[in-house]
Amino acid sequence: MSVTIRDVAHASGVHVSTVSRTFSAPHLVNAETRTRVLAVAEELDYRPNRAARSLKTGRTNNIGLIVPDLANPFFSSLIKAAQAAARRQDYHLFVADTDENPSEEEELILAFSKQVDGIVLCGPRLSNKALEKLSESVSFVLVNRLIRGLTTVVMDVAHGARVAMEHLAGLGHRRVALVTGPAGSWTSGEIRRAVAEIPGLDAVVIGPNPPTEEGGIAAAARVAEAGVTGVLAYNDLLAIGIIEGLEALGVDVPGDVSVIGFDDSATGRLYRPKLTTVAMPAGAAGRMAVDLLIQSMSAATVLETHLVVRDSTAPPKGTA
Amino acid sequence: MSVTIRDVAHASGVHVSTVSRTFSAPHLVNAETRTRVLAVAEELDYRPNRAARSLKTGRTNNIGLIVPDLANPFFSSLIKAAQAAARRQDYHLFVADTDENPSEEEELILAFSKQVDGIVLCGPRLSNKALEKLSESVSFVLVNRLIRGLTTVVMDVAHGARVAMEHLAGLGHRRVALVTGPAGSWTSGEIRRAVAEIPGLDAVVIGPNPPTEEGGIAAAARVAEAGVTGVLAYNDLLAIGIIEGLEALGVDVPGDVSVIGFDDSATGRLYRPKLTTVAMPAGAAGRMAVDLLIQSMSAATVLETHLVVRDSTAPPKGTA
DNA sequence: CTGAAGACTGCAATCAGTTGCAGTAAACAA
DNA sequence: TTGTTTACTGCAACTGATTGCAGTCTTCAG
Repeated sequence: MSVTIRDVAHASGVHVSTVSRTFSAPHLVNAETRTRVLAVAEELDYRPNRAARSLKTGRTNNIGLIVPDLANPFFSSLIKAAQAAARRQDYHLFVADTDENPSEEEELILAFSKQVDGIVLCGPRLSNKALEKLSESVSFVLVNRLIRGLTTVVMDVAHGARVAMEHLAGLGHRRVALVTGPAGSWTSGEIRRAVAEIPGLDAVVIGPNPPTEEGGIAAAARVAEAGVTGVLAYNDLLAIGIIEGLEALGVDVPGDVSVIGFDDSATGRLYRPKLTTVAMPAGAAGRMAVDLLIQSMSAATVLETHLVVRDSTAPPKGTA
Repeated sequence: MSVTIRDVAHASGVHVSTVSRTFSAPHLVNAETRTRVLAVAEELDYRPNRAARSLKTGRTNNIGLIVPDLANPFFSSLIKAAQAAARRQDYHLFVADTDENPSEEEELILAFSKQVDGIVLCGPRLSNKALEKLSESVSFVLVNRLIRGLTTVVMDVAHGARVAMEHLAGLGHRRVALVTGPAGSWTSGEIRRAVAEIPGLDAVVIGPNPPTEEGGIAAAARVAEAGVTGVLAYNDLLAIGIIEGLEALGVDVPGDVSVIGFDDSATGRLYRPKLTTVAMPAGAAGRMAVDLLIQSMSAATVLETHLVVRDSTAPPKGTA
């Protein structure tokens, strides 16, 4: 039905191996022959069958990308950049989300493993041990999770958290809440650790929470009860949910309580009050992860974060 | 290196064809043999090589999904649902975005075509002719584009546009702007056509526009000049951009001008003022498209839309 | 007791490319 | 003139699974 290498070989009077070589190792075939074969291939509209190729070579030119939540705008930007990077190098990108579920994550890795050259794992929730085990059968790049010996791209969230806290302290806040993300999240742990080390700031930890708007709304009551004037949330969605929930309780943001998010997503940038947030280089991370995978380099890359101050933070009341 | 059907066959004392059948046609093999083979396969951690399978069968169990913009939240929900639907049936999903570029769209279709069993094309910008041509070599499901003879899932945007306009009319608005989307967009055309048929409402068309926040900001000036009290925008992002732009010009929403979007995205739902918008069933569309593709049914499916009234619309000034 | 049907199972060709090896011809060196 | 190198090109085995066909063994009817 579809045109194969054999059809092209026949139509151009050469052996199949020559046709194969004009595509996969052009320098090995005579220039004249090559142009003839290419012309015939073009005319017959020949396209190599990737299944056959990868059967023989063991390489697929496919990459898998697994994220906790496809609908989270942070991951959308990451995916967009990753896809563009993959495409530039003639790779195709599978995507899947785990719904924050570690066992689904493992399932997906196993399902992908025979069909890709590598997997970009974003914010994996599996244990170190499980990941190390799995990395024996398929190559990984981890995004926002640091494990010795595995290739990683991480964002410096600890730095971001410190700067965010300094911003709050600078405004005069003394007692703040840290609203953490999902239990298995490495970044959430990093932020928590970084905040714990900051002197002179009284930080209460509220979490774990699902990293969604709903999670934020649910956490708002506990924030209100905690007697804090500032909040650092695990991500923008959670921050927005907290603001929604707080305002429903009659607490004004930033009048009564200041709120800072993480991500610098479009949703947060457009929200009112415009969200003060720690910018995370999602696109750069997606691009780098794919490039590292394709070059099959192993490296630990750290990407910088920075604070974007907008309208959801202000001095605490009575500081006038 | 990796364990094949042959290893399993050898270890369980049967021929490879029997192992093959225990996986792809279990009813053809003796129950006892089957359990033994499955046990051995499990123990050796055997996983079928999809490349080999698809080489022989011609089916890949992969689906391609092409959207204009991966970062647009409307498509994020669609992708999430599509991925879940695919996964339920042991299919994997490739994604790619065209950046609103028709020629890139064609490139992607061609690149995918040898590697998938079908492609879900969301809001394609290619011409009918080009799409019909391409549909000869790979099967499609079109989302939000109606072409005779091709399988489609469309949302009833015309109905949504009418209801939105009635809402504005009901509030007392008489002169409104229709801010359209990209030039090649079928839905944008549908909305425009539907609005043109509404009697007693003076509608000026502003467009085409890139369907992004930036596009909306850019269009805001023309909206302000048009002397309208109401706006219907092609999507939520555009609507939000318009509001941003309008407010920068000192025009209050909804005080001076009411704005309605399309999509009911999270971004719009969370925005302040909370966006009045036409809800589009993105998830349902993604799910249906994938299901239609896998069942390889051809059908034209219409999904309902409805208006969600929030805070970005109000009576025009002077109606008190 | 024979024949036929049914239930498995094995054999081997096949899918569409890739690649190590060998063969050929021309170019070049001695 | 002969030997050697270089540049292609062809041959055929190989990748891992699928599947039509044929063979074996029971089982059961007549």
